[in-house]
Amino acid sequence: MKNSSTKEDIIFNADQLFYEQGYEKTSFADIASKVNISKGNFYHHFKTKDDLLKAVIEYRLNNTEKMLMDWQIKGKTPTERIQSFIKILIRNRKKIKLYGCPVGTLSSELNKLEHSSKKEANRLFDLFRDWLKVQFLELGHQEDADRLAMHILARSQGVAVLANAYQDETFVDYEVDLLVKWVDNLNNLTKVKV
Amino acid sequence: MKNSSTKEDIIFNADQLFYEQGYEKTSFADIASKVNISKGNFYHHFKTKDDLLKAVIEYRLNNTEKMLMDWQIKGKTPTERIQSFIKILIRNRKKIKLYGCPVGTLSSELNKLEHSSKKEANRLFDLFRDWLKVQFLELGHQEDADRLAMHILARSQGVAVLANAYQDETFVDYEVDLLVKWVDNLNNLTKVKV
DNA sequence: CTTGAAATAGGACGATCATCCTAGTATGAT
DNA sequence: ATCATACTAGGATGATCGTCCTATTTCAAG
Repeated sequence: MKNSSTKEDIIFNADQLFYEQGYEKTSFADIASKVNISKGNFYHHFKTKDDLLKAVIEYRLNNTEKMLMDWQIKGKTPTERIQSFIKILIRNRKKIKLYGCPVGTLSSELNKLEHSSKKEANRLFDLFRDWLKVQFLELGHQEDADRLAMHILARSQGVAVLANAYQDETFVDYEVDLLVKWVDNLNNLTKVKV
Repeated sequence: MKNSSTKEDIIFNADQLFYEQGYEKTSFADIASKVNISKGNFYHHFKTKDDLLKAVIEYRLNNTEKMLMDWQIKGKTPTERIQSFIKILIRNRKKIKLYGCPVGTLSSELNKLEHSSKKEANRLFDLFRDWLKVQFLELGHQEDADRLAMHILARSQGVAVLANAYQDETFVDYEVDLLVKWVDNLNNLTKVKV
């Protein structure tokens, strides 16, 4: 076990291709040519294509966890942290325009395929959902925390779908503004109540 | 040209299968077995699979236009009509839970495939967008009409994506309530302003 | 230096798929 | 009744794909 970077290379490139082309459309030949390895080399690292998908999902889960922890540290208030989430839409604007949301599109595809890794892929949604829920709990929304988390998730997914469909980036900016205002308003209402 | 129902049967069943399984995953064998015709019979009615897709999209466009005209007639006020739109989420709850939104998921898939019929599929979005825009114009939102239409579209798409991911129907009800209130609020604000 | 396991390469295999081809059947117009 | 055309059937074809198999190379441990 000397050069483990081949396996990592495969995962890294498969991650990109799955996002850009979708899981099913991406063939082993596609990945092999991008990683510059032989097709046969694949099956030394991954038994099946499903195995590779699982590894890619795990890779995404790890990256997402790191990102959420980063936001948790850098954001001073729950409101600031929630806005970190909302603003991925801005930061990833161009990729979202081209390929949609990586979480949402993978979930949709695996659902139509009735793929066995559907549940694993949904854990990506769970990470965001649970993290957002924590923020809303801290803001004092005991009962509504999960619903508010789902609301923000849904709004973000909708923006991604339409930005992708219409290849429109400015639309993203406008909707992000609305979402930020929604969060601010929610926060102000809470302060008044308390 | 006696029995044109075969062609219609193909379109009808392909429409369903494309929705349930996605375009690419649906094979001619799938459709043939569902329509109960031979594989060879296909190519008498449709030259290629892409041709069939175009026919299915046109079929959906026609159905959508009829539905919108129906809403236009039955809804007495623009607000009522907008609510007709929002409530498809409720009416198609179970299918959305299982397969997502037929418009959004097709758009996403064709985008990843870089399929030539991508634009035609997006005309489905346009139908809703333009129709909603008209309603908002009638409500007096001259400048914001298109943005408001896009906002509602995005919210609906987001609900569909998450309802599908989490196989959750009650979530749909909750978000539809929010959307209906949003429209009511928008209407009240307008009345106050005028 | 030897050796055994890991890594890599590339061809073979079987399944699936969209598409094409050929042949038979039904039917409507003349 | 004839004939051209529409319709239907089902096998052939070539490409692609995931997977498997075998052979070769690399390399670290003894």
